[in-house]
Amino acid sequence: MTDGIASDRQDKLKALRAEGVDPFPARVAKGQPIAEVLEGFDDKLESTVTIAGRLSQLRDFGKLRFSHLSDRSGSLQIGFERDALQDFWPVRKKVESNDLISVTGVLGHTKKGERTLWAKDVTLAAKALRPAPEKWHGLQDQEQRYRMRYVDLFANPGVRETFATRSKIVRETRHYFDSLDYLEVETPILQPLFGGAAARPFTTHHNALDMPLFLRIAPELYLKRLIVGGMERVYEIGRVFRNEGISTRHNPEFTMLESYEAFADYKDIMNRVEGLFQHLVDKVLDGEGKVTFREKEYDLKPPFQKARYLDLFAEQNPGVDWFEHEQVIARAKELGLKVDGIEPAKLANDVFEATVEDTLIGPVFVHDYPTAISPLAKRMTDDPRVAERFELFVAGMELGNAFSELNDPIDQEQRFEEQVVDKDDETPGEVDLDYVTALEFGMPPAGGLGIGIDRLCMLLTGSTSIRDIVLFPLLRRIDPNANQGSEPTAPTEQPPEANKPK
RNA sequence: GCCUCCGUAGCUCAGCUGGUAGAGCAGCGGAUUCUUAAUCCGCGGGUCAAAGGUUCAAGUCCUUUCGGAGGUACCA
Repeated sequence: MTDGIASDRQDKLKALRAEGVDPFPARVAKGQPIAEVLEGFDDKLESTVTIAGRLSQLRDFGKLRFSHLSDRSGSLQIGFERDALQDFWPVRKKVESNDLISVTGVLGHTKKGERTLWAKDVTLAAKALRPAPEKWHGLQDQEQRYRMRYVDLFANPGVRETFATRSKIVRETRHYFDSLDYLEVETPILQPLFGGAAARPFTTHHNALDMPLFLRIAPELYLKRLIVGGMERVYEIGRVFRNEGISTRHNPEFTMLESYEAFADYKDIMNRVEGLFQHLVDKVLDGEGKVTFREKEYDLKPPFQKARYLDLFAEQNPGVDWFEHEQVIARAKELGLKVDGIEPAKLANDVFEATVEDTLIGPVFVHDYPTAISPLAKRMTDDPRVAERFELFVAGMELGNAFSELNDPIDQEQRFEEQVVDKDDETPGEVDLDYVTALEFGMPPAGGLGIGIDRLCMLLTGSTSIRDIVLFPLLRRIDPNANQGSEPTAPTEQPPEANKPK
């Protein structure tokens, strides 16, 4: 297992070289996509075409052998006949399953009627030194699938399709916002202060400026600076980084969509979200809004249900007032939640999450959140304890978060300062005063939205784990020095202190 | 972080209350001009994740470590 390179394949490689065959030529005839060849196949019989791709298992009959060749678009059977392949025939056994080849041949059928490219000329495009996984079961081992996604992609049917769907979701999301005259922008990933969400950041350091930097946990505060600047409608789809736990719904780096629209409020943004879902249902799900996720069916076709946060809280916690700390504490204890050292608002929200979130089958907009847990959202005029904010839930999973953006710089600075006062690992050590300055120049009333693209893709592809829609999910590094010594060995290098929040 | 489960051939897996390592596929040699999970005959392939322990004897039991999965916690 140390190696994995099959010696018989290396022998074949050497033998090919000895016979003057380049096992890794710079280029071969690539021909046309297989799907194109298959289209109107019967009208093209006897014509000569070239295709290129990966060879699957060979079925050998002495003077005749069959195999399928696959490319990104499809697969087609290749027929290798001794009498048609003078040059290739003698080296045929050194070209085997998993190798990449280019084949020129004549289209036809077998006696059994299978569409077949009868090979006239075969060129090795790249020798595979490792064998393919088991032909019937493919690669089953989850760890190997994630560590060696390159194998998973070609060996397991459906994986490429899932990622093609992901690509389409992102593309159609862009189309949707583009069609509304939004500008796609790019804001800093390396940030001197982090904000726009509550999460522990990854930290790094810039050498030339001798300055600590954070990988962004959200692009929010930069995007809203653009609204101040008059860009009025902007969105960004990009990676954000949160130094938190890993689960079926969490990867340390994930893709977030954020959009901001001047002169819109959270109700307008609700309409945008429904518009986006309608667009995705039409373009990605072919108009069929029903998806199956974790064995349950959901209808993603808008309109979606709506429910007030405090109403939901009251339903599940009768007699408990969200704003009455003593009542919340009693309820939290009843639920077995951690109570000590937890902020009142945070605790009340913990109770909400413990009692309500699982009931949110959805899709449902939960709206009008307490201001205390919404530091960037505008207060409601009739009740300042509540903010104009909603979250979209599907399958108990938070998919999106939106609000009427707080544009009062004085209120904003106060709320930032409250965060800094109860400073923990998840809040910056200082207020982003430049953001407050930006607001002081005047930000139009605006509606903003954040959507977790990965979770959206999970839902639309029916993937139970975020790792199934992230091409290369983060896994622990395999330490080549581990397990070597007779006693447990400490890692030779300690992780940099900078990554440990103090 | 905690709990549960998993790690045996390149891959997919079996291996009972402890008795000395198995199958299929892949590979190698042979037969085969119609297969498509081809078939038939023969062959090779293992640090049972690692280290330590109990035992006459460990893939199997115990401890620790490494890696993974699921759950849980953290993630306003």
